[in-house]
Order: sequence, then structure tokens, then C-alpha cells
Amino acid sequence: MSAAPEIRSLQRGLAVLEAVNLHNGGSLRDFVQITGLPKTTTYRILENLRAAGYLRRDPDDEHYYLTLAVRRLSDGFFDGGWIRAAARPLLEELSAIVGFPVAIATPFGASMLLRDNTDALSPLAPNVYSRGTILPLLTSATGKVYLAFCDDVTRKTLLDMCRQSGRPEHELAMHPQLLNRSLAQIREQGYAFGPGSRKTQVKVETATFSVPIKSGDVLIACLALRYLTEGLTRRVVSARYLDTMRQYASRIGDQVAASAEGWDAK
Amino acid sequence: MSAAPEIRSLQRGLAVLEAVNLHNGGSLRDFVQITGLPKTTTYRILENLRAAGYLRRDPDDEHYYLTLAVRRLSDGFFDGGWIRAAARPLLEELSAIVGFPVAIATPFGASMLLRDNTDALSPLAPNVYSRGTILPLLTSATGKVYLAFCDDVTRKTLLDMCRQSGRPEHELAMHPQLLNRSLAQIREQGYAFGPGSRKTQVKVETATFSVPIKSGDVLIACLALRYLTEGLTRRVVSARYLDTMRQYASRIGDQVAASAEGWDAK
DNA sequence: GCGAGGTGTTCCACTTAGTGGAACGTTCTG
DNA sequence: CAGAACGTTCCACTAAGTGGAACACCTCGC
Repeated sequence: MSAAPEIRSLQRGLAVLEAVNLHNGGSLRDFVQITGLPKTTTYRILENLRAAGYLRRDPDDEHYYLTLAVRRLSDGFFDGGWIRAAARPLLEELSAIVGFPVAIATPFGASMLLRDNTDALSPLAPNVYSRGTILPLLTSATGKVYLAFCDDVTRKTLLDMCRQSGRPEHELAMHPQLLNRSLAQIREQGYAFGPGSRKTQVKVETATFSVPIKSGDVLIACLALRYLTEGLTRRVVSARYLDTMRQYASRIGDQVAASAEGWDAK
Repeated sequence: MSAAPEIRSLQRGLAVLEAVNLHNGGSLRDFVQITGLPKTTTYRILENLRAAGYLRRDPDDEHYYLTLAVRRLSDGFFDGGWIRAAARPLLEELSAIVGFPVAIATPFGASMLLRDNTDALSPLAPNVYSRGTILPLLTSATGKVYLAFCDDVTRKTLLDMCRQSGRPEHELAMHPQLLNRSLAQIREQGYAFGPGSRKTQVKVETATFSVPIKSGDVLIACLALRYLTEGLTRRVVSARYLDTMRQYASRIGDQVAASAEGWDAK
């Protein structure tokens, strides 16, 4: 149990990465001094972190900078089990009411991360997404909702990342006025629609309907409903489910807030 | 340049950590499946990450969960220059007005991180802190301000982390009612005091005075003033500097917000 | 109650993978 | 134009990391 067979290179690598976090934009020399490791070793580690995508080197000054990829090492933290623990019973309840599978997603780097869903429980789920699935920020319903309702600083950061990535699904980030109009509309109506699953085995069309989940004033996640488009227009979906979704989003948020306060009671 | 001498154990370790981010609360088995690594290797890596503090194991189910420490691997990313860039001119201006060195700090794991200061510019700085210095959460002025003004979920998470650490400077986290009273007072009066620098070469006593910086509604950082305690009571300091500090905190916040919106103008 | 199958953990012989001193370019600095 | 400072490559050495096998502990199902 306590026998810890040390992996020195891993420990050192993480120490260097922490050092870069402390001195983002430092030179090789800086990190040698901070960590106390031999120059060659530090160099090798930095280059490895760069190869892995966590660092980039500025072409001008040759200094090391963190990239958005480092967030993949920590963004999962939000789910210390407690978001899911708090939301799970309510998710199941909601799913039973609406019939369709529902899901909860949180931000993850410049993406959204599927934390939990009821795909396995719902007979109307044409396929089953597993927890941990990454959803795009700009083209998924949950991503758009998150962007619409998050604060300005976060939004700027996320969109910066998207633009830097240059990936095709981030195309929209290049058109601010278009994007802003879309986000303004989502903010106004309080929900967003998005595409469903592309990889359904059976040939059925699905789409996603999403609303924000707030705990107190902070946006913490998005709630989503995946439905079969056959015969269901967006208008019908929002008219039929918006109230219920909002109600449950609010209950989940309250639940999380409650579990956040419980600590001094006990 | 492109010759990359791979450090396999580091790459693997990071891959496992990413896997835990995707499936927080997974079992050893889960991560063996996800990563495709041998069971023993995966186990050793997970235990190493745990020893390093990034993971914890739930005593009940023996599953692996991320700790707040993972944020030390990515929190530095936010300093892509823009907080500092936005705040720097105002920091210098403020420092010139008050005479004493001023600083800006942001949360960093279960600590605060000194992002920038004017120690080098101010003749009244008895010693110079470098950027990247870590400040304790519970016993520094900036840490207390951050805790007082952050949202409930964040506070719970941070305090949980402090309590688990068992470190002496986190002692206060064990006394919720005492701590809560202190935080309530800080919230009410809008500022906090803290100790100065312990390691002054010359024998002068310093202390710190800190106020929150908000961008819109979100708390993004803390502004701090380090002063010489000789003949300056806390009462005098708050009476003399609170207004100015608040004003600059607000201007810095606005500046950050503005640079967050500027992106579609250009 | 007992075996079958699944989990997490320890052991240990093997050798590869990681190390870091030395030496080499290149770019600043006085 | 020496000299220092920094980044990069090379390479011989062996400690460090590996993973198969075996073990201990559960929880089922019959």
C-alpha cells in the first residue's frame, strides 16, 4: 500500500511543468535554476512537454509558454464526484419524465466534457455516449450554451483558444459578429439547439437541446436533452420541454450549492 | 532541434493523468482499459501521481480522484500576459501615488500566485519578491481576500483542499466558525490585512493590505499593498489607502473586461 | 461453503530507457 | 575581439523503470 516505487522522470517532469506554471514564458536557464536539475535534463523534459503539446516555444525569444493543452490535466477536477453525485438522481428523474436521454456537461479546455448521462437507461437513446466524451465548444448545444452564459473573461479566453487552434469546427470563432448574434439570441431565449449524434448505427436523426445550470450566480455546467427529430420541430421541443429542463437545471444547481455549504454543518 | 529524446515514463504519466481527467473517479481497471498500458505500470503511475498529490483515493471505493493540486499544472496558463498586460500600467501608477510597492495575485491551486508587483520600482520595498512567488491561502492578505469574495463552490473546494493537506499554515481551516467569522468581517469591510515579508535582510517590519479585483461580477485577482508598519496602524492604513486601492482595483478590473471585449473590435 | 472470476497489490530478474558531463555552436556584452 | 551566457548535440554508463507472474482479497452464483 505505502510501498511507492518512484518514477523519477515523471516526478521531475511534473515539477518542471509546475515551474513553467509559476514562470510562464521563462527561458531554459530560468527553469534550470528553479528546479535545480541538470541543464540537459531540464532541456530534455521541456522539449518532451513541448512534443506532448503542453508547451510552445516563442519563435522570437525561444522561451517556453504553456498552451491550452495543460488544461486537459486539470479541467476534469470539477467532477470530484460531487457534481455527478448531486446531479445523478435528478438526471434519472428528469429522464424518466421526458423519456429522452439527458446529459450533463462541463467545460474542458476549449471543449465540453460529457460528465454523465442517462443514455443507458433511456429506450429512446439510439446510441450510448460514454462519460468522458469530448464535445466541441462552438458546434454543440452545450458548448454554445456555456459560451452564451459564461462571464466575459472566460469567453474571451475560450474564443482565443478556439481561434488559435485553427481547427475546422472552430471556424465560427473567426466571425465575431455572427457568433455574437447567435450567443445573444441564446442568452435571450435561455437555451440552444445543436446537432445530435453523427455516428448512429441505425439511421435516425437526433438533435440536442440544452440549458445552463447555475449554482448561485456561477455557471457550472449545462444540461442537455437528446431527442429524435422525426416529427419534432425545434419549436415544439422548446415549448414542451423548456420549463421542465429549466426547473431541473435549477434543482441540480441548488443541490450542488447545498453540498457546497454542508461542510461546516458537520 | 527536432531531435526529441523521448522520456517514455513522463509521456505515459501525463497520458494517465489526462485519462483521470476524462474519467475522474475511475478504478484502476478503467484506466488500464483507457490507456492500454499494463496493469502494473498503470498502478505504479497512479500511485506516483497520488504520492505527488495530484490524485487521492477514496477510502470507500478505492477509486482515483483528482485533487486541486492538478491546477498547479495549468493555472499559470491564464497568465498568457493579458492580466499582467492590462494591470501593469495601473500598478505602476498606483505605486507612484502611494509610494509603497503594490502587487497583484491570482489563485493558484490551494494558494495564491504573485503575478506582478512594483517591488523593483518602489524605494520603500525592503525586499523584492519575484513573480511566481507562492503565497499561502489562509494566512496571506490576498488569500484571505480571495476566500472572502469567491463563490461558495470555489470556497468549499479550496478549504477542503486545505484541510486535507494537514499543513500547519492551514490550521485555520479546521475551525470553520472562527474562519467564517473572519471571512464575514473581510467581506463586510472590503479588505484584509496580512503579514508582510518574513525574510527581510534589514530588520524592518512590513504588513500587507489587500482588496479584491473584479471584472464584471467575477473575482479575478487581488490587489495588495505592502507597507512598513513602523508608526502605521491598520486603522490609519485602511483610512488612508482604502479608497485609492478600491479605485485602482476597479480600474484594473475594467481594463481586463475591456481587453476581453476588444477582440471583436479588431 | 466452495470454486470461479474479478479486483488491487507485491515481488523481482531483466535491460531498456533515462541520465548528465563534456564539448560544440551561436548570440549577446563590455 | 575576448569572454560569458545560453541553447543544443553526443554518448558511455548504469540506475531506473518495466511488466509477467504470483499473491491476497473480495463478491458472486450455485
